[in-house]
Amino acid sequence: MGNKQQITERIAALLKDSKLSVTETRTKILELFMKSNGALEHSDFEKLAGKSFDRVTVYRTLQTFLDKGIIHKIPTTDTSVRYAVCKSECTEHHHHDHHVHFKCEACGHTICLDETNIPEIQLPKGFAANNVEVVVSGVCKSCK
Amino acid sequence: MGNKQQITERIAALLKDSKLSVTETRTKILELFMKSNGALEHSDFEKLAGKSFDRVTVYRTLQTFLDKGIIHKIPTTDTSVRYAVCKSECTEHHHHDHHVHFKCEACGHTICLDETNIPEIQLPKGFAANNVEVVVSGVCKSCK
DNA sequence: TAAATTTTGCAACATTGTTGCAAAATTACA
DNA sequence: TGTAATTTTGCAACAATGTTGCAAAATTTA
Ligand SMILES: [Zn+2]
Ligand SMILES: [Zn+2]
Ligand SMILES: [Zn+2]
Ligand SMILES: [Zn+2]
Repeated sequence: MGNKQQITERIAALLKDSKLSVTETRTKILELFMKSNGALEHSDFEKLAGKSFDRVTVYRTLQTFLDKGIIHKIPTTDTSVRYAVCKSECTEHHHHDHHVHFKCEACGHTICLDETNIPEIQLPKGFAANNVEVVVSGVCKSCK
Repeated sequence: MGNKQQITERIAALLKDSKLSVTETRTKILELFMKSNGALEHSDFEKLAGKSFDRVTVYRTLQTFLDKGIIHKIPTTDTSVRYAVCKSECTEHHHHDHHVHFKCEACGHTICLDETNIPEIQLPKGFAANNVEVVVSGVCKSCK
């Protein structure tokens, strides 16, 4: 796990690798991602952090993290957008997000199944695939 | 294809089958779905219909159609929710929407690939799947 | 440390989604 | 067909979510 100090240092290194200034907001938001062990949405940040962030800053921070390949979005059928941290192999220009996402209908959490690969999809003639998103819903390990 | 009159009759029958009143708004919205041959989002209805609908009515109509199994939602990574008409086998209590969705990065359209089946996903131990959503993005037949 | 650059917070605004309620339309039935 | 019961619609008012410009604050550069 590592103590608070070590986590803060790891986050600072991650930000510097992406050529981003190391700020309090960015550090806190990344801490929340690491603690949560799952996907987060905008409202989570306001709740979790005790309204210490400005809403605008959260929007801009998440957009920056997306641009830099630090986090990725997870598709949903509701209005809320969900985000999760990418694995270390991801960079601004190359993503390794070919994993399945799982949404638990019991606890409501969405997680990345990093070990579960996306299968090949046989599309009709004339269609060219660039990216495949898979979201499975059901009951998770903890809620079973 | 069938002429305007026939389409209106088919829509009326569809609504009656679902035990819904046949109203002008519902008929127009279903016409838009049939014409569009793809997924639509809220803003499309206001544009397409020349602002003849009240926004609230559109929200309520789409929710009703969802409840009755006339349309289904398609997951996205942006805020907009997309809807498409279900095939005839779908009912209020049983859906046959196990098909892949395709979003074209060129023309922006999202369509149902009714003939493309969802593959089995091998989940980690302890996870139970209930529903699997697949959204492929790339270049469609028309844009190729 | 001082200057240059980047990030943040605020205000103001735009868009999207929700609720209650009375008027209008549709349906059920004599 | 005409009338009553039921359902749907439109409006107003509101809540939630997302965006932009700009000056102050923080971070980085050197
Ligand atoms: Zn769960
Ligand atoms: Zn993920
Ligand atoms: Zn296309
Ligand atoms: Zn579909």
